[in-house]
Amino acid sequence: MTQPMYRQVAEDLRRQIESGELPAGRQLPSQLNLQQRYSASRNTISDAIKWLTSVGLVETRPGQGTFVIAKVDPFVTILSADPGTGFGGGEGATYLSQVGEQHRSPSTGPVRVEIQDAPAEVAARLRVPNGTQVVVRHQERYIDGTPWSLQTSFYPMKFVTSGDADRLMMATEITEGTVLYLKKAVGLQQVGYRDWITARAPVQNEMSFFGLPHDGMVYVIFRTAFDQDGRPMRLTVTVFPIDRNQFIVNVGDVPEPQYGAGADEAGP
Amino acid sequence: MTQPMYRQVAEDLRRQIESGELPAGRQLPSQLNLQQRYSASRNTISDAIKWLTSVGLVETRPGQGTFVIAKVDPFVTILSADPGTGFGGGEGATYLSQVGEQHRSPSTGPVRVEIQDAPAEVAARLRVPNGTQVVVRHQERYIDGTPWSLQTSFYPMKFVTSGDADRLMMATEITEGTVLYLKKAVGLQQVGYRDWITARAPVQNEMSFFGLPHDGMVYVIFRTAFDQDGRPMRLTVTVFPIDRNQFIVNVGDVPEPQYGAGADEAGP
DNA sequence: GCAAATTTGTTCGTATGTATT
DNA sequence: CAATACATACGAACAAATTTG
Repeated sequence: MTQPMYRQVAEDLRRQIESGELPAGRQLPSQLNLQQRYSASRNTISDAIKWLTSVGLVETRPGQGTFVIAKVDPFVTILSADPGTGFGGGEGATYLSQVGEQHRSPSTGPVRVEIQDAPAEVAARLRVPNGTQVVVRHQERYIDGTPWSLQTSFYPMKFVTSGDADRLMMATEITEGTVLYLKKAVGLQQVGYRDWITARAPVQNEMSFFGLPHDGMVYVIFRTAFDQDGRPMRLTVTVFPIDRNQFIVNVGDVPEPQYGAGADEAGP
Repeated sequence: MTQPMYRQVAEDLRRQIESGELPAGRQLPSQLNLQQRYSASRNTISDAIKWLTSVGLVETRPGQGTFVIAKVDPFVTILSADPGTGFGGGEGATYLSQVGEQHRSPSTGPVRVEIQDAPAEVAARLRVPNGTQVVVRHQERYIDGTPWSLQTSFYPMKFVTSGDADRLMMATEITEGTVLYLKKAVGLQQVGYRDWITARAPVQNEMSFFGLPHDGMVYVIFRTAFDQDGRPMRLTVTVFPIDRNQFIVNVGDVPEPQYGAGADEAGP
């Protein structure tokens, strides 16, 4: 069960990284150097480094070298919320206050608004007929300047056409949050939501926005919000890079988390 | 911005897979065959296939060939629960009934019990001093015969030494669930829990148990359960392969999901 | 059970291209 | 522009796993 040479080299480098011999951010010796040190061809060294890249331990920059990855401090989003308010983690106003609690500085890109025929998956989750028109609101979100999430919300078009929720279609932020706005504008109250947590490989635009390698992964969270009649009133799809995000769900009576201090709040 | 050859080959194969020309389960032409078809060296073909493997589209079996991956029907775990009962998704009895609802057939491996000094991370989450002894209960879980999750629960040792919860230390299943058992045995009531959702690369034993490739990923969910005094009474760490698991969190008033039928229950 | 054929995995040498300093 | 460092590509050879005859 002798390992191939490239794996042996990779495991040796891995050991050095995990033991701290090669600290985060440190540049690895060049491939030419490693070639001599391990008495292997440069191709084999390159394979070893490819393997380390695929497990997320190092990052190579053409023309510069290979560097040990510095793990970013993960950002934690609370998905559950006080059912009374109907607000949830990662939404509008809540997003900003949560980020503030963790001593991070949030910012958002401009809102992009489109009118579309609902794709099959969106229509199914909103429980509207296939091809129904929906208002789509996109937004990019950053924390401490780092791209953090891509959010897309879908609202049935009838809120705009048959009601007074005109601001849904304007490409400006709704600072009080769309949950509150829809309640005031058309009397729709969000009484609950379901989050569906999945993960997959990123698509092209996600890779470039988040700066992910082709073998990175993203969480995709589908939040279906329900109104007082138990009907879906909104679908929000948020994409988070897996390497810098974690989630919390509180159920029942749970003591208050204390960010950065509480004993059970330490990241894994 | 012309792509390298191995990527062009990979993209062409990807197109064939995504268009259905190469359906799930179908064997790709052999590397020798593709080498001629694309007029490239076998090394380059091999690189293209490595890339497709890393994005999870194909799987190669040495000596046999390369096959288009058949996506498994994901299993969905509900993390939130009725706060009144204190039960949550994926726990003991609840796990079995949830799986039943999805027309899947669950099974579990034998329980393994150990007494350990709590590792730093466990001690922090249980809010006990470092090195405190804990009872550790491991279990492997399957659905339809496929390895589905690895669960490890940590209980403070004092439940056994100062109370009457002897069955915690026996390597047999506690069929009514440990939540109920602890309530009856030592009067500890679980009033809530916090789930901390993270993801990472699998370690060796996870890779072999789940049959994951080296660049696969797993969810790791840390569930800290709290008693009536707001103190942690249990930490359960569950590892799920990302490719066959999804999670749901319900908050507030949410209509009942109807597995396999409801419109908003369609997987992404 | 064994041998041959098929298929993927690993490794080397070598050459050339591209990005960065 | 030159030097350095990684990326891609080819050809060749042998190894390992599996199926087939």
